[in-house]
Amino acid sequence: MPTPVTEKNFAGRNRKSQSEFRKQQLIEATMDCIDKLGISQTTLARIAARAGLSQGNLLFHFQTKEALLEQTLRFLNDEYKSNWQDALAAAPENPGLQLRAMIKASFAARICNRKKISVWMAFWGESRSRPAYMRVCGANDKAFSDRLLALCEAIEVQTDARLSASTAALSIEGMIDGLWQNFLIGPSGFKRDQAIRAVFELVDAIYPGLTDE
Amino acid sequence: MPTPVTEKNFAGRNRKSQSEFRKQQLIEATMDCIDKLGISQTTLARIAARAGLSQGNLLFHFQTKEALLEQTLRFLNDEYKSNWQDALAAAPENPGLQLRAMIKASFAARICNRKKISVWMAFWGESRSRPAYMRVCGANDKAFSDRLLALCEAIEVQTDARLSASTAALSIEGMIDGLWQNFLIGPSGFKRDQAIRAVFELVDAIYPGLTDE
DNA sequence: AATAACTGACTGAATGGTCAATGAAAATCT
DNA sequence: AGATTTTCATTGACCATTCAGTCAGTTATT
Repeated sequence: MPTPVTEKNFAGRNRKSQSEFRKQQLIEATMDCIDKLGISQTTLARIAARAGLSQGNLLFHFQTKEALLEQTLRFLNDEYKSNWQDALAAAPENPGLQLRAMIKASFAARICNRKKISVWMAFWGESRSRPAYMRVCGANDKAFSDRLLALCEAIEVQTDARLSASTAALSIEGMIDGLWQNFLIGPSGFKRDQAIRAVFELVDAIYPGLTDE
Repeated sequence: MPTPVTEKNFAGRNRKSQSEFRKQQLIEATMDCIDKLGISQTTLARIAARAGLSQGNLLFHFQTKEALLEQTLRFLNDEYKSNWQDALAAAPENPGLQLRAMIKASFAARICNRKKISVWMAFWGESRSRPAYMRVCGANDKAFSDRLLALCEAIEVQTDARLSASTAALSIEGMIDGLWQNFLIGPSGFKRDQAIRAVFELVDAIYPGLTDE
């Protein structure tokens, strides 16, 4: 369903914010296409059609197709990053609670839904052969992993742990990713709160005394 | 590096096995292309060039590009499936040892290496928009999960568990997948035996009495 | 008046797929 | 066993379509 370009969209907008609006609109259309057609079938013509704009206009806002795809990935990335970082900033200064905050944030509806995961995985699938993608994806993923590991290490010195921090972090992150994939299959899979509870269960098993503090 | 087509390749081959040889050769070339270029840049011309055959010949053995990609995925799938199923069949009738056998098999060099994982992820990335891929990938993945879950349930009744069988299975499988992704990054990441040991650590934490039996 | 936003027609290259022609192996027939 | 016909494997030229990107010209904003 193409977003109709009505005059309303531009009410009270100057040219700068109008340009931003268009870019966002095109990024949204790109995600729709990737979700429904896959990256290999996502063409400029189709993206433009879905956005309700001409292909020429698309290339006015993004100089090349690659640039558009890269910006789309960057948008996804920023959204993902700010999501867990904000959650972490809002959590109290307690590693156990912060760990839980990160896990909970991972399943926020804004980032953890079928469409977004679908697009995310499409980029991952292409990242090996596109260094630019790899850099964006990889850096983000690493920041998340590092933070998770740091929290596990902090928890380890406070309470007794049944797993080394590195293994704990790997298993928690792996379980999150696995559950994410589950959302791809459809509504028959996990629900968000179910998923969170399941990962919490793992955390409790690794750090038995954590909840009682 | 295209596989040169020398007469030697066909020494002692009849037409049927020659055809099989060609198909395998083309599937191999397809995986090379997907690994190095990504699915979206993988074209018939490039696959044929890498195999050292004409594009016409490629389409003689596989009627369409889609058919070739599907067969490539099917090959990967069969290899993966037989790998863990054979390992399971060779293991003794003990759920704990069988679980370990499955984990160990997951990291076998034949299936767990940078190229194969790269191709595998490329297909996953496209699977949402291609029901045919999804069916192949999904069915395989489900068989593996189901078996893992069944083993966890069997272990649960034998020894005490710190996690429900379903959560245990999810965390183990997730950790395996997460470590797989690690191999994509390159030689700086995990080594195979390191990865196996890490997952075993998780198993020991979930089922503390398992090793002593 | 100047500049930004936008359109639609256009282009050259690339892509998936077809086809007639050719050489080689297999089956069939003397 | 040798000759002949049929089938298979293979090529390279060819085709229609699609693709990303260009451009001259139009409309709206500043």
